[in-house]
Amino acid sequence: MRLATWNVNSVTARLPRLLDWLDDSAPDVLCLQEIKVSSEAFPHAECEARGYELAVHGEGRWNGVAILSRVGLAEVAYGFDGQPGYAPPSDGAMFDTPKVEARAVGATCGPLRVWSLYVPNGRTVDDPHYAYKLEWLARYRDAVAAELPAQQGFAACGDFNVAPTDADVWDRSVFDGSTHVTQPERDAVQALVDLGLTDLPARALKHDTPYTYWDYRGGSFHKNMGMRIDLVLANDAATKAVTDAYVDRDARKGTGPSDHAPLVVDLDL
DNA sequence: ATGACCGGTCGTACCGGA
Repeated sequence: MRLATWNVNSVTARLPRLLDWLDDSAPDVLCLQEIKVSSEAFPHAECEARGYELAVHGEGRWNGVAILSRVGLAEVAYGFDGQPGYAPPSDGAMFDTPKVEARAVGATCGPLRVWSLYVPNGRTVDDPHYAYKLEWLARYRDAVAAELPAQQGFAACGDFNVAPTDADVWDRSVFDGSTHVTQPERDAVQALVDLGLTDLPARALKHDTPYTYWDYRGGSFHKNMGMRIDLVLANDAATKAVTDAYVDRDARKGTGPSDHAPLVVDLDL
């Protein structure tokens, strides 16, 4: 089974490249993030024509996640139990009514319980979005703790917006005072790992740095100024079945790429 | 090639992205 996760930064803008990538890479299960369309506006027909069943959790202009599977799709969960919402501060009030955003979708795909996750960015450490990010990760950890014992294979996939170690950014000093590298964020990911999950190591197709994201600006990709923030966290059953894992840098090249590359994991389940 | 962002929106300027 080929499992992959890819933040496509708008499924609409990325559609030709997404379809080419499906044809070329032939994932059995693909987790998408930042689809940036409503569930209705997702390109269902084009994906179904390639043999995929879809679990789409979109909300419109921001966020949005999906799972495409050609090995079965059951027990779809749109969001997780206890998933916190977010509302930006407004005049005269700390928060409006929080809105639960389309950042998590789960499905059982054949032998594997799969989650496609788009963890909140956090923006800056003094922004309410940062507290939201930490709360979101803590509540997701609780949701995983509740369902994990009942699963055979399990994989939490997606854009975690956290670089787990200093080696996961091209220059740690650039990130002083920034989100994505703070200890609370790393602790929140570690708390997931501590449930018995493995942050699957990937080989890159070039360089020794399996980064998954490069900023569009400043020629970051060509300078390999990247970050490893897209992860697959797998339980022991899935981890033991891994035969290969790589970052498909080719998908970041050329005209009109996402700023993220897919992380691909082959499993013999 | 020695320089380099992109997507969405009804504010075609600005926010969000990381």
